[in-house]
Amino acid sequence: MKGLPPFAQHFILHWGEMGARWGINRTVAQIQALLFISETPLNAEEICERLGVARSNVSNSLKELQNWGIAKVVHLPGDRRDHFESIRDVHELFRVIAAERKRREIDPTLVRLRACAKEAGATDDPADAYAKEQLESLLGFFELVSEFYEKMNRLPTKSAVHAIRMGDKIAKSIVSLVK
Amino acid sequence: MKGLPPFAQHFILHWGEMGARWGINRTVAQIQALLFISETPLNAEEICERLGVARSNVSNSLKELQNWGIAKVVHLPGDRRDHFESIRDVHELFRVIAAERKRREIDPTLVRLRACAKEAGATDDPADAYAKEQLESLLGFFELVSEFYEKMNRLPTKSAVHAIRMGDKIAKSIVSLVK
DNA sequence: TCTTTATTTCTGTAACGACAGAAATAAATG
DNA sequence: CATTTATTTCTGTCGTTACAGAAATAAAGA
Repeated sequence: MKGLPPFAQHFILHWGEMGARWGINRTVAQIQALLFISETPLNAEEICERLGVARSNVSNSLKELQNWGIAKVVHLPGDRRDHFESIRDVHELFRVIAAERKRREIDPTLVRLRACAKEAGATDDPADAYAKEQLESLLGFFELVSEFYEKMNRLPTKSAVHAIRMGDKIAKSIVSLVK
Repeated sequence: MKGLPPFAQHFILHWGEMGARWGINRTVAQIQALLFISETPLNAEEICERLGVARSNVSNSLKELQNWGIAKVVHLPGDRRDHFESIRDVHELFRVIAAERKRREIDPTLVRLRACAKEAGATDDPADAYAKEQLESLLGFFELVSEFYEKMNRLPTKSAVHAIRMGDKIAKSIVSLVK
């Protein structure tokens, strides 16, 4: 890792580690971290030498980041090489990540659970009643999560942050309403 | 997969798949799914034959589920074998999962980001100003997420569900307040 | 204490993903 | 159109993880 201040190195390394736990390739996460804290867009070669990874690896990882919608190509005047930059706003970044994770993880599960619940509805063997019931509550939960996501996503960032900050007070008032 | 109705098989297989995307071992996820829809606790042998996996695999996976706090051992009268059951309530289940994921993924990142931000604070090279600033907003975001988690977690399930259901209306009123 | 039964740990194998380096392709400039 | 430069795709290697089967350990009952 050349030409990076220590704190940046530590950050990038940790981000790579955490990415791995999130099911995201270490190099992909490192590049994202690097671009995120980089004021100017970087070209592939620069990314290579700063992180000390192979050119091909960078190429594939950048493509992955673009698939996620996290990084994009920009061109600098008088330079024919592709340059890359990350989404710069933190909230926007996690909005995109959340959307993508929902699309990849929640949505397919919702589809499958609905199909399974339908299948389960057809059988009336009392031995399966419990399984059926559990499946349905699971489906209900995923519907709720999905609904929650949609609502939060429609909010402008500022309001969402406020909603979170005031969350406990709001929730408490709901508790008393429900009672 | 023996002795399971088709819908249960489909559910278990899908859950295993999704587990893999979440960084959870496929067998672990399958066992969890099986236990979740099983009315009675199952012993290791039963899990083996229903899922068609090796005994040792089941043993390790069950230990993993216990580490997560998702499954526990129970003993049936007149049977010395260990039997296992999953948390049965969906909301409780995801509360536990959320807590564990926070502990493994958010908390360490928070610690690291704080350390990096402190490190960054020490340097006053203007070349690093942008990186420093980005790091700080990232930290701010993780603080916010953590705070949100704490608040939601303190709510009883019923209130949390209500809060989500009414989320958009609440949010809209906040928006007008903020204006 | 010996035997049976339950459970865990160990060991080897197979499958998969990450990644470097090479080769191939595509784009740009003279 | 040839040459340089940028980028992607291909190929092989290395390391990791999942997992089955075997061996070892532990617990219970005869």
